Amino acid sequence: MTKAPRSGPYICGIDAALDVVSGKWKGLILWELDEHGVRRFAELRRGLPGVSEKMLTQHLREMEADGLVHRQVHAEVPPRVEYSLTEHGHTLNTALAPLGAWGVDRLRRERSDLVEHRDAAALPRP
Amino acid sequence: MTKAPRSGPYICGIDAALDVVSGKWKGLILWELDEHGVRRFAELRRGLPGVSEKMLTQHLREMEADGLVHRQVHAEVPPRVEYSLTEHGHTLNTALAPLGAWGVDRLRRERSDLVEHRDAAALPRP
DNA sequence: CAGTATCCGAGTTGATACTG
DNA sequence: CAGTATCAACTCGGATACTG
Repeated sequence: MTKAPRSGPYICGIDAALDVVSGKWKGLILWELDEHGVRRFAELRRGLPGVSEKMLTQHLREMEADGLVHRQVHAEVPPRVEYSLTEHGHTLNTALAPLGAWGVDRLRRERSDLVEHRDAAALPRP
Repeated sequence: MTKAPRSGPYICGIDAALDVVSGKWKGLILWELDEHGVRRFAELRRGLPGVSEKMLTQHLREMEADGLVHRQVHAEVPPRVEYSLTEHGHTLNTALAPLGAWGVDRLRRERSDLVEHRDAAALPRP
């Protein structure tokens, strides 16, 4: 088994939306796929420094089940699997944009991680 | 102890933002405080059907530490404690609005919980 | 009223090894 | 390459009981 099907009913939309993006790497996966359009398993892995194969697979499966991600398997040797966002995944990403901006502000306020304070420059990745 | 201080650094804003709203009731707490302005402990409890005192306290403490919630203690008998959103909490809520709308759409698509299908009417709580 | 303190089971994440 | 399988930590959330 992979995911807890959520115990009770959703009380509001925020609730229902947070449920599908809660997971250590889901926000990043969404961002990565939105940025590049199509990504192979190994490419995603490289884009998410520190993720384990297990977690990446698990998150991708859940997001596929939630209708956010499309999984295209090419019957070749060596195997090739491509992941991309579905329409819903894309609209979710759009809805996530303001939150991303807020997060960047939060990071700026705390100037902790991400920027090592050497330069007020580049804060990539919305 | 209450919360894992997060292992690694944040990679993007989405990441940093999701970290502060991930928790079973945080989205609802934000919504409740934004809606009513100021709420006492027991009022919040009533507004979040099913929450335990422990989780409510824990989430409120974390959100206070994250600078989202202000906690005002009145030195009275019986004790009175009032919670409200800080400026950051309010902007976060605003940034969360599109996500809430997406969530409502998701619920409509699946017509699962929330609406029992008897009527296409009321879908309260953004 | 507004919490704290404990205990516990379930769920989530991580590390490692193996496969078609 | 793109995964599975397994085991072990670690967290999260819930239940219960008690306090200033």
